[in-house]
Amino acid sequence: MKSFDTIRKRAAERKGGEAVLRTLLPTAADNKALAKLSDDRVLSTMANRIFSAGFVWSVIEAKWPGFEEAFLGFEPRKLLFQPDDFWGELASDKRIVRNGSKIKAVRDNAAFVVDIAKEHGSFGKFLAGWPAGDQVGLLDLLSKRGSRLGGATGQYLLRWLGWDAFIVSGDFAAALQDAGLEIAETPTSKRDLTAIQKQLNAWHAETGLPYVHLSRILSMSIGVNRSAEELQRYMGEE
DNA sequence: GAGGTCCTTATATCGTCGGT
DNA sequence: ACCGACGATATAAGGACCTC
Repeated sequence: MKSFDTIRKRAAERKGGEAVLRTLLPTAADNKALAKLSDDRVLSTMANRIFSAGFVWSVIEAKWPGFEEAFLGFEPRKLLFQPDDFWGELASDKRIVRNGSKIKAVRDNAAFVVDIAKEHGSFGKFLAGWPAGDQVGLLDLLSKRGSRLGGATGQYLLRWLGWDAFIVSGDFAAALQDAGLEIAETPTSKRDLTAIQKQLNAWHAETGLPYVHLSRILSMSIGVNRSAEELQRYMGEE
């Protein structure tokens, strides 16, 4: 298994040096800010990621103010008070993308957010308290208790919310393979995800870097050499 | 070894936009 | 007016692994 230092050096070389590399790293996660996140912003981000999944992201982005209006600012408790008619009408509401199963996922996730908030004070507090070394366990919970929050959507969600998340992109997986980890080209199996988590935990201990940085450096060390603008897209920052 | 559960893999699907 | 691209999930079907 390669040391992380080797991988970082290769990433820096590709990007034009260590100084440039530093400017390309996402802002490190801040658990204090995360703990203050309100439940409506969490649900909004969930909905944003769910509706973006499978669509050109710019379409969702352009319509987003309409989504906020139609879904009452994503205030979960307010949404849960709405009768079936409210949800039925959304199915033909032109302010949003009229995808029945995704609309239903928002309703289900409103209940999910409220449940977690009951258990932990707020969804943000719950996330802030979950150990960064067990993202796989957190993703599993999101997938099982939430709706349509498995796989890559779950990873993006965590990153967008400001949790210290890695994202298993193609380049990320390729870099791990290159480093000697035996995983699939597009790793989704429990076995592969567990192996990835274990390796990242080791590198985290070795370097002291947050997982967002480990993740980004791995992706930048291999594959297409993307521009800063392209990388911005995976920051979860508009 | 039957029956069940968990995991993996393949396939269908969703709405909008831009191009024929 | 219709088709393909977009990205990831749900679902079904097939396999592997347990449990009794």
